[in-house]
Amino acid sequence: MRLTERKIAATLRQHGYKLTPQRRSVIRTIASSQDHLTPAAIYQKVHQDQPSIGLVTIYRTLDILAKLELICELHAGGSCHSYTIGARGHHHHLICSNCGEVIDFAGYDLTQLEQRLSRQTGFEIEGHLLEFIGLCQNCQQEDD
Amino acid sequence: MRLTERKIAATLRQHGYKLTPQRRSVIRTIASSQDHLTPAAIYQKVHQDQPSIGLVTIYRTLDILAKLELICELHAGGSCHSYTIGARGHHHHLICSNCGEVIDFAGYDLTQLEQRLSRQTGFEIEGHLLEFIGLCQNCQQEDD
DNA sequence: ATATAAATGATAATATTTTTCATTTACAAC
DNA sequence: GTTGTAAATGAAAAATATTATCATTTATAT
Ligand SMILES: [Mn+2]
Ligand SMILES: [Mn+2]
Ligand SMILES: [Zn+2]
Ligand SMILES: [Zn+2]
Repeated sequence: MRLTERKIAATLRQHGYKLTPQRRSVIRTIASSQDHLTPAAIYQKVHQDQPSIGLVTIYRTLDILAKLELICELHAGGSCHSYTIGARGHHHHLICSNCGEVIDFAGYDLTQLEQRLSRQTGFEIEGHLLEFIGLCQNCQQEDD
Repeated sequence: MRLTERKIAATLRQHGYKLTPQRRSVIRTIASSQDHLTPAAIYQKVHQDQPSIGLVTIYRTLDILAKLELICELHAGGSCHSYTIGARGHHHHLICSNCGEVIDFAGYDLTQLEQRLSRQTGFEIEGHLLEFIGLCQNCQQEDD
């Protein structure tokens, strides 16, 4: 269930953040949108409500909200520019958060889930993104 | 199985792209790395081999390689700046590639797969990213 | 060897994100 | 309500990242 404006405001304050009109407006904008929004898009919308707001404040607010997990960051097919070598056939990736090592793995099938989602939502599903993040063995040892 | 330099070169030519020393070097760099690399990182490495190469050529080559699916683009925890409202509990996202609508869904458990991967690779898994991309009902109709 | 379209690199333009710092403001304490 | 204070804001600049333009070079087919 999606978080409400109220809940988000409360959590912010619980963590010692001040509840400014700018932050309220950013929260309201995101909470009332069905889409995912970039900082620039949020700025545009918030600007109507708070004409004097600066784009920096958007960035700063988003950082806080994301850190507290009050908003979700999406990849959404957008282009991250980090690449690894391709492989034959469909596969997914396991990535070390410390050294960046990438392991390909295959044999995990998401078509059942895809069908369930398609049935439940009416979406025509085009693809998916599945990545795991963790620490490789080397990097675990270094942590000692 | 990871694609080889040879295979990639062949595919490029099959698609009518010329096989320049610059492109060879970019391919070799990516193919011989265990990590995922940004354009800047690739540039640094390739530059040692091809001191006169420009960063633009890296970008252009990556675009081609990605389009032909000879390399994989990773999100890798990197920060895409597109956000949607948070939700209670762990969940994943289904996103319309046309209008950006985001649907949350829960109840799909990846811990079994996580455990399998952990056992097989020795990784200590910290998290994952699962997103589906598709067309929502509205956007399907507009396509007619 | 030659012709030619494709690719490259220098440069500039654009877009995105972060830093810095003086001013303003939310909020707690009185 | 007033006041004090640390936190937040916005303007501006700086730093990064990406894309566009165009004259020159080059891979490849002939
Ligand atoms: Mn891969
Ligand atoms: Mn969500
Ligand atoms: Zn590692
Ligand atoms: Zn849609």
